[in-house]
Amino acid sequence: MEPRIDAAFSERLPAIEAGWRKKWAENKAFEADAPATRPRVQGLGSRVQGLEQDPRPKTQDPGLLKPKTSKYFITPAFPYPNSPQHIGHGRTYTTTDIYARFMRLLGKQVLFPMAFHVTGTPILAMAKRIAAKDGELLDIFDRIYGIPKELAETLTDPKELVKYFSDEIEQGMKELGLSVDWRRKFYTFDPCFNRFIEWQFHKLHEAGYVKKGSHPVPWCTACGNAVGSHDTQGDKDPEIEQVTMVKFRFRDGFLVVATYRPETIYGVTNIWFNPKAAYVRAIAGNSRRDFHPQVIDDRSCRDMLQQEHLKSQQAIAADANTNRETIYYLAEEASKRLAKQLLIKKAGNAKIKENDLALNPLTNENVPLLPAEFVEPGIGTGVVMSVPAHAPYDYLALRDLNLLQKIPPKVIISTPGYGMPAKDAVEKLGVKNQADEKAELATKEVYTAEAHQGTMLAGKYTGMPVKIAKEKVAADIIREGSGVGIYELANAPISCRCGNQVSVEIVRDQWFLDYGNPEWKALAKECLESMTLLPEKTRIDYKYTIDWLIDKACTRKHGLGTPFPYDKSQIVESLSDSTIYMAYYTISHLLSQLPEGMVGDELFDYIFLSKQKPKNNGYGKHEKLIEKMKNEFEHWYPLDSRHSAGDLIHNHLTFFIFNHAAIFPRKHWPKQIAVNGFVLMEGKKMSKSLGNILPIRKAMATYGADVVRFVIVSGAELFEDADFNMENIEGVRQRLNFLHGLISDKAGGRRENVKTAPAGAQDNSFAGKWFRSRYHRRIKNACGNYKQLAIRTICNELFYENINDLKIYLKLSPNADLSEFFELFVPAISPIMPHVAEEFWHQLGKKGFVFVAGYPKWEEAAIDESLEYGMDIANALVDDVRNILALVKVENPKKVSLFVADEWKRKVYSIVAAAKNQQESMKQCFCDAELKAKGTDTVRLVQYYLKKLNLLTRRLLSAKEELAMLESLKDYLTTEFGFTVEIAMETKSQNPKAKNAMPMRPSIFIE
RNA sequence: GCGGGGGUGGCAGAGCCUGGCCAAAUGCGUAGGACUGAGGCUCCUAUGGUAUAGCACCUGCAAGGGUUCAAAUCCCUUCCCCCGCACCA
Repeated sequence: MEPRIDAAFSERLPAIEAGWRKKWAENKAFEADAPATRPRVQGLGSRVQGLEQDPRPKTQDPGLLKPKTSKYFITPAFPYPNSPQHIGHGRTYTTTDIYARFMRLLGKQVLFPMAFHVTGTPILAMAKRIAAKDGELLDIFDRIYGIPKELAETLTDPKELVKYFSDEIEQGMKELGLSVDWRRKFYTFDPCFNRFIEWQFHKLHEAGYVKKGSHPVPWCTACGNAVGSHDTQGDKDPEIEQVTMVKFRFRDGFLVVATYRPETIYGVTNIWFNPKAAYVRAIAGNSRRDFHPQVIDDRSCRDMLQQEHLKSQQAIAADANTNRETIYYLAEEASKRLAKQLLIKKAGNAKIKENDLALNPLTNENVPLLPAEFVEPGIGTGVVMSVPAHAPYDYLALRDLNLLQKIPPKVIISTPGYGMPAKDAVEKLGVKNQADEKAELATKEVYTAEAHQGTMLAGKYTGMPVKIAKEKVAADIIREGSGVGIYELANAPISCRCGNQVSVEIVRDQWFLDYGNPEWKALAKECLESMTLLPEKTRIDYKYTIDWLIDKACTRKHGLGTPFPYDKSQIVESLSDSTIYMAYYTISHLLSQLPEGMVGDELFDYIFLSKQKPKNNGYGKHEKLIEKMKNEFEHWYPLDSRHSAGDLIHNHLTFFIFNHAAIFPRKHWPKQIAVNGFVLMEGKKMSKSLGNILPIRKAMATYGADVVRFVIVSGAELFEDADFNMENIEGVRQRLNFLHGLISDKAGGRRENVKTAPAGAQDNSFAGKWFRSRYHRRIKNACGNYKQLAIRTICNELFYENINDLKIYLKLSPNADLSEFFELFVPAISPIMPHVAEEFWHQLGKKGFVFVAGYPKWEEAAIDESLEYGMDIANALVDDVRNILALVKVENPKKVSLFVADEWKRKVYSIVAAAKNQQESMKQCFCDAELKAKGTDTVRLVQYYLKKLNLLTRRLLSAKEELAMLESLKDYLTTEFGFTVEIAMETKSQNPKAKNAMPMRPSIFIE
């Protein structure tokens, strides 16, 4: 009686899927064009003619199924083709495809295009590594992706590389069943796309959002190159941080002191230098002039700096006019490292002597220079300010020199629990001298305490928490010219692959997108406000990012891509050339028909912004085509949904918002962004070093696309990480086999399960109605969940739970007619498992593709909660009976009697449920004559329910209703128990067990 | 440091917004049983503890405290873990 399992189905799946993909391709199923004429026409633009109306009567439709517009434009982030894709990449694309296919089911005309992003350096770098026959790389290709060495070695030309991998990825996407309109494919190094990016930057420039400046980069002086983490020994990511450099007036110039604690400058008593180090007098250009305003910026005090920004810019501009030279005194070693940042032109030896004086710019005090060997000439500037009250090392150094009397420490920060923090900590820990290891501990303790709890006792910001004052003092010092900000490597030392130490260099001809522009920010926020976000909880991340962004370097010296229009020696950086390309999709397949010379600003202005028609003499000749393009754009834009992995919120997706807001009118702003999490491999992050990368094509060839699709999206809710593991794979395959066994006429003559019964020939048994209620409800829920992309929920309910119910149902009714179930189930699951759905649909004898069959129409009337409630009661009874049978050895049980609780108990139930306390419950019960007459019985029941108030949230049935429900369950229960079931009111029975009956919990007697 | 997300049974992972049949879904694992030539399939049962003609009690959702008739769920404090912080796709 068990349903036959068709074990072969999951084995055959890859082949079956290929067949359906071929049919889709032959029918150009996913090619979508704008209707020829405006205004927009309703209906399917797809060329598929398969949509047939559901013959069943229209049922209630609470708005879920009604699309508001007829078109739907959806794009995922395009791939970067420098290696084949793995199952992790598949998640974003599958999610996008699910949404696209769901929208098709809702009757929308869907455009889902795809292109390749080749901008940037990694492809170039990879081609180089291949040319150099990098064994590690070739090994990864071979071992993980199965690309033979001989083939890989030929990919030394970047274009060849792009071609190879993009073909590979495209093939994989096709195999995944993505419903993409491939005619619109392009590459970001295509000349027409370059024109488009130029146009974009012209628009941004016109709006005043493009500017030139400088910015710090990790740098190797030996190589003369910027250094990324992959260029360092041990792949260390060089972190740059800003340090305040304070200028103490000294001789004919300044002694410069680098500090992380600018607020302590009020407590400086002296300055340390290393008597063994060489010092220089350096002549420098006016460094402030050349620094980009970002230099004075610090993310942790952004709000304040928003306002300071303009002032400082003016100050810098004013200063620039004077073009003074500055003289700095610092350690020779430091001067070399900072030469570029400080614009040092030349440097000569300088002798620094003990007790020389330097002027503190904030306190206007002269402080003496003192020797200390702990000062490292290579760190900072090789000169250190001494704050003995707050820095244990300074305190110890003074103590070691026996100068504490002569130079008393100045306490300028008040910290709870400390008097003079450095002294207290040193004494508490018993630190002997500078060389003592415990000095480090003391330092940490003091710094932490002061940073978190300290309050300023001196200077302009007296009374302010150190945390805030620190930033303000730093900003003041720089703005007033008493110091400069310099960049240092936070995690130094880092070695370049060449062996040289990495330092920081300021790149000066750098172009920026001014995401800090308040107007632009406001537009971006407005755009964000107008969008739906999936999941909605990501909104805070976008908001934060929009606030946080300042300048984005948008040019790069090397790499593939579009030459930057205002400096053709550079290219547009890769995140900046992929912000509005969705608009380009609308016309990408038509552009090649135009002469190249016509593709430019005029054309794009007309198509995208409805400015005047191009005057270019070619226009007349190509009018029709250009109008067609404009029509395409206006039909498809705005973008209805943008999909990506969640890690792009902080850059790409926010840039996407900014750029759309800057360039397009409000009616063309994007409407939605959806982001998903990653895919883990057997619980671990996929990585080349772990070697646990599963290429998606390999996975699909083994398990079939739909199994892979299902597993990578069902494992976790949208934004969470999903796990790809064998158990899930096997579970899905087995269930597909089970379903196929039921649906297939080749699986052992069980055709009767899906015989095409006339609508309405329903199983009216309790189990039949229950099952029907369950799946109708699930189809309905899934519709709402698809909209929210709650895919895990959909998979659980629609697939796993439906199948569980189906099994229960078949146990009770082995020859049931399942045709209605499958007619609803198959289209509903089709967005997730499109191939399987087509196959099942076909086997159900349906004509046309399931993907245009429309979202299945559930019947509200079929959804009946009381059936599910009844099932709960029934299951509780079954459990109880089993319990009893297990405990008591009734020999050959023949009959079970169920007694339904009397009406008075229900009265008590209602009273207690409403009153929720003893006094009130009792009062009300004794107002009732019947309950009063029951006396102690009533009291006992009230007490019972008061203890179990949580039970009273169940829906209360009347005795009559409960009796009727049990009657309807009788067949079901009989089948479950395997012996006779009798049902009676407790009042009608003499059985001593009868009076134990409680509402919704009949008492049981087995004999 | 700043920002975000988390800590649930042997494991994975729901539930938390909107407190109440929540000793906590589902899957896996484990144990026993059925079916079978056999099973890595499928099905049934058990899986915090105690008790037991059932529907009961105790302990429990990082730790501690609070609100409430009622807390995994709400509030406060503490501890711990993960991710991002850019010019890089």
